Amino acid sequence: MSLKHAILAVLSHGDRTGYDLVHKMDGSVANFWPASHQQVYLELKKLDELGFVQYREKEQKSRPDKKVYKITKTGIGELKSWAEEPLVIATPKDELMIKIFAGHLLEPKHLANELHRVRELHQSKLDEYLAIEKTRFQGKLTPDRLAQYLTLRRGILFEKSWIEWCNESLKRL
Amino acid sequence: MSLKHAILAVLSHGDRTGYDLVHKMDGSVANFWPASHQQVYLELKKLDELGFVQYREKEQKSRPDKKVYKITKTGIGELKSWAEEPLVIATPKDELMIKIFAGHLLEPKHLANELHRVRELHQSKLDEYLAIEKTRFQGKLTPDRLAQYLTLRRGILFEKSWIEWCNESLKRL
DNA sequence: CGCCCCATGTAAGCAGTTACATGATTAC
DNA sequence: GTAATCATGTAACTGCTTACATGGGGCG
Repeated sequence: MSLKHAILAVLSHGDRTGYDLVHKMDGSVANFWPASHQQVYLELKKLDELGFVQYREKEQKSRPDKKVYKITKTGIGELKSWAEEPLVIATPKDELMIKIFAGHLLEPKHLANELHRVRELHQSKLDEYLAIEKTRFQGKLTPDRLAQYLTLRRGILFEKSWIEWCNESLKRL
Repeated sequence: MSLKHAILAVLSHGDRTGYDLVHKMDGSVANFWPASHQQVYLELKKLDELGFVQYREKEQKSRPDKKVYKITKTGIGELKSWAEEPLVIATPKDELMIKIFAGHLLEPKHLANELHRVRELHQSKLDEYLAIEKTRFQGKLTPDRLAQYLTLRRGILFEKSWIEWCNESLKRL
C-alpha cells in the first residue's frame, strides 16, 4: 500500500495537518496519489498508532482546532527502506482507453467532441504545471526542492503526451 | 466501475473465454486495465447474471472444457450508453513519483540506478508496442481496427514520455 | 440568508489483491 | 520428472469510495 508512504513522503518535506494534506498540495503528491479526506484522516490515525508520525494539537481562535502532524525518526526509517526497494511498475488504469476501445460502436462525431474536450482538460492542467515551474522552480535547487521538481516535470511530460495523442487521434478519425 | 465495461469492450470485438480475456490481449485492454484471472471470472459471472453476456460451454479433447462468452444486445446497449457519458479524468496513481518525492532521503547513486532500470523497462515495453504497430496496423483500418490502434498509439506515446522523463531526470541528478 | 472555507471524523459497501484449490496435456 | 500451458473457480482481506455527521467564521 502506498497512501501511507505518500503521506510520509509529504511529511518528510515539512509538518502538515490532515487538511493541508488533502488540499494545499499543488504541484505535489495530490497529482500522482489522490486521496479523499476520509482516507487521509484514517491513514494518519494508523500512522500514529504505528509510531511513524506524531501530532500536537494546536488551538485556534475563530477557526477549529487542528492537529499538526510530524514524521518521527521511525517514520523516516520506514519511508527510506520502502523507497529503496526496487519499483515494480504497475500499468496504470485508464478509463478513456476503454471508451476508445469501444469507439467503433459510437458516432465518430461524438468521439471527436469528447477528444476535443479531453484535450482542453489536459491543456489547462499543463498550463497550471508550467506556471508552477516558472514561478517556483527557477535557478539552482536544493536536493529537497529537486525531488519536488522532478515530480512536476513528470506531470508536464505526461500532459504533453496526452495532448499529442489527442491531436493525432483527431486526425485519424 | 470499469472492469465490467472493459470486458464488454473486448467482447464487442469478438467472442472470448475468461482465459483469453486474462491472457491473449497484447496491444489490448490488459495494457490499460489489468485484472487478475480471479477478478475476470468473477465479473464474467456477474455480467452473465445481469444479462450483458452469454456463454456456451465448449467441450475439448485433451484440454479442459471452456466457456466462450459473447456480448448480448443488452450488453452492447449498456456498453454504448456508458461509453457515451462524458469522461471524468482520474489522476493516475504513480508509486515511482512518491519514491522520487522522498528522493532527498536517498543516495543519489541509488536513485540514478533505479532510473536507469525503470527506463529500460519502459524501453522494452515501447519496443513491444512498436513491433505490434509494424506487424498488425499497417495500411487502411476498419473502424473496429482503428479503435484498437488508437489505444496502441496511446501506449506508445505514454512509454516515450517516460523514457524522456528518465533521461532528463538523470541529467538533473 | 445561503454558500464557501476551515477542520475532523464514523460507517457501510464495493473493487481489487492474495491465498487457496484442482487437474489434464504438452514440451523439454 | 518437472515445468509450462490451458482452464476455472472460492474465500479472506485490504484499500478506497460514498454516504453520513458536526460546527464556527467570513463573504456577498
